[in-house]
Amino acid sequence: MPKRVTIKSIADDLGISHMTVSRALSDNPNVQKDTREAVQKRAQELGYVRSAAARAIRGDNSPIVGLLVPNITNDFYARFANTFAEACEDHGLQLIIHLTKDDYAAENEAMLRLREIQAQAVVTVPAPKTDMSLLDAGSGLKNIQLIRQRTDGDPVSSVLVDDSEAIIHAVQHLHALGHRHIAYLGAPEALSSGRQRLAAFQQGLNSVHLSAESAVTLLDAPSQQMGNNSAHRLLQGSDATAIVCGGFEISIGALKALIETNTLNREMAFVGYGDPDFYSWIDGGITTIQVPVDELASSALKIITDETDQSGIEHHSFAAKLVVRNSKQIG
Amino acid sequence: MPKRVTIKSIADDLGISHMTVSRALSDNPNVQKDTREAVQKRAQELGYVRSAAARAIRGDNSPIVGLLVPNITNDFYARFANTFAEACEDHGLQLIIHLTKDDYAAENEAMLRLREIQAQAVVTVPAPKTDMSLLDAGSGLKNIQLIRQRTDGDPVSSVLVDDSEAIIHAVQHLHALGHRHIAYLGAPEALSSGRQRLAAFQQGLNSVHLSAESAVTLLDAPSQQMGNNSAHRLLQGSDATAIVCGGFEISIGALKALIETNTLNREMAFVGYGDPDFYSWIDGGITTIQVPVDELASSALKIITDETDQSGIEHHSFAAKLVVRNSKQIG
DNA sequence: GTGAAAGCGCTAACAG
DNA sequence: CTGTTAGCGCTTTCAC
Repeated sequence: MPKRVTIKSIADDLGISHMTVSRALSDNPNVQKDTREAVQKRAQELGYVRSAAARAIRGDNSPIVGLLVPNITNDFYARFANTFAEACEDHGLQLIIHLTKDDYAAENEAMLRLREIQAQAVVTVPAPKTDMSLLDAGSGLKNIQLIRQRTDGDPVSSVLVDDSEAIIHAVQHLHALGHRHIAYLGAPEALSSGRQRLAAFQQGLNSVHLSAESAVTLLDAPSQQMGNNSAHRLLQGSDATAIVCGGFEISIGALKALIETNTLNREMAFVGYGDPDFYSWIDGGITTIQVPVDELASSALKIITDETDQSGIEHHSFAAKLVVRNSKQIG
Repeated sequence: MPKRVTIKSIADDLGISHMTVSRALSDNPNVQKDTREAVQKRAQELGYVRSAAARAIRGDNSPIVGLLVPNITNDFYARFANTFAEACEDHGLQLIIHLTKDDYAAENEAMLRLREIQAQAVVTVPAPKTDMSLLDAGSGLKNIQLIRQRTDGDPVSSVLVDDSEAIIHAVQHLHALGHRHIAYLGAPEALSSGRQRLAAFQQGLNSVHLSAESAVTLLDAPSQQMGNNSAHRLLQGSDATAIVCGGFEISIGALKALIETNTLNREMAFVGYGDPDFYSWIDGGITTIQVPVDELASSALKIITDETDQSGIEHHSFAAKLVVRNSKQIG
């Protein structure tokens, strides 16, 4: 194996001091023009690549940021990751993605690895069930929580989604179309987001004077399977004529059920959650609660690149919005 | 800012040598049990994190692998990235994702950054239009080309898809259903994959004794837009009754056009390319050319973790397969 | 202008 | 069992 090309090896090659090489390569003016150019040329030829490690060890912080998400097949995470990655490229940041599978141990492990390589910042979707988080203590690692917020441990910055208004609008929208028995599919109240969304749903019902009894709420660990099962159950034994979804996966699963049974917007009106491309071209367009992915991504990056010291903890929240599309059936 | 906790600072704190700390932390048996435990405890308390840079600088190679893809919203890339990332996690590898937007300059830049941090390997979807690639010269960086293959520069490993058979099958399938005027949407012949797929399509026509004149082939830079436009054109002025797609984006765009115009499997039979989840539950299921994403990902990782020296160049190819689903209309 | 020395955090190779 | 030394590649500081 051809040994590494270093400033020293270049210096030897050229019969000069490694310092001159260093200066030449960093365009330091204190080098004779000829020397500088000779060095740069030779470095190029030899395939020199400066060592990030050697620079990092001296404190020159490496431009690495981490992204910890459960997975990247979920449309929301994929979109976020994509936008965020683009933004990182633009700022010359290297993005390391770790998949946590919503597992706390995996999350911690990933966080540790990021600290080892002196990452500048990390954007995390914190795993739901969690006891503590000691990791962020006094490290240079700027921590930014995405979507979910873990309240234990040191306070950290957060970028959140506020979907309450959108959910309320969804209910009002369905009510306006004549629906009187509206179902809600969402996460259990144990999850903070689940609790909030359910509350918004109920607030929506209130706002149009529908009783809680008129509605059906199915709550369970959010997954496509859950959404699918729930939708099927509603189709079979309930008087619900419309569904509001309180989660990405749930929405996909429920939509799938309606499409497969050809009941979408026939027996069952539907308001999805999230906005995969194909929502807009299925059945004339699926009405949905749209999460502002791009804003979340650029907000997260802004926090990272913010010059305010690492001590500056910021909180940002972006409103989801109801996007009304085609074919919301009446009653 | 609290200065970094190092083995030396721990050593000072404990009044021992930094080597003892080093040994204790790496579970070296040559340390008194008491000492070891005391050190580990103190390190924990102080929030010690070992420096990857310091290790990297000594040659202990850092477990980082890169993935260079145009984007991550494309279903194929997203799936690949996800599977690949999972595999990386399993092997304790850190995955750095760079988005190249199919831009050669961006690709080179990303490659450079990976070399700077002494990444072990990189999986790349090479940008199409490209002159040269000098970067991989004698660096410890194992290079693996994904899907596309760039022939210039040093030879590198590759993980490719062979979709010829599947495309031929697609034509035969449509022919068996009675279609006599089949359209093909694909990339221009300038791209190697475009050329190959088109050839396969024509071979398919041959195999069922359809003349080249009976078919329509629309070739252009692959994009959703292109697929969409092409499909619309076919619907308006052609005698084609079926479409075969030769690309992911094209497939999405064309499918969108058919769904929006409600002509899918009515006026126009359809064979897509790639297999996003929703293909299987739209209109009873979209028949499609399925690319074995997971196999590609694990194959790529296998090459990386392969113990055969970095000199070992491997080439792997995986067959795409035609997945016949519902509702392929006859004539 | 150029070079020599020191040191970042860590571990292999020697002393003790 | 423990400590000392040296050196990885680089830049900052101080000579010449």
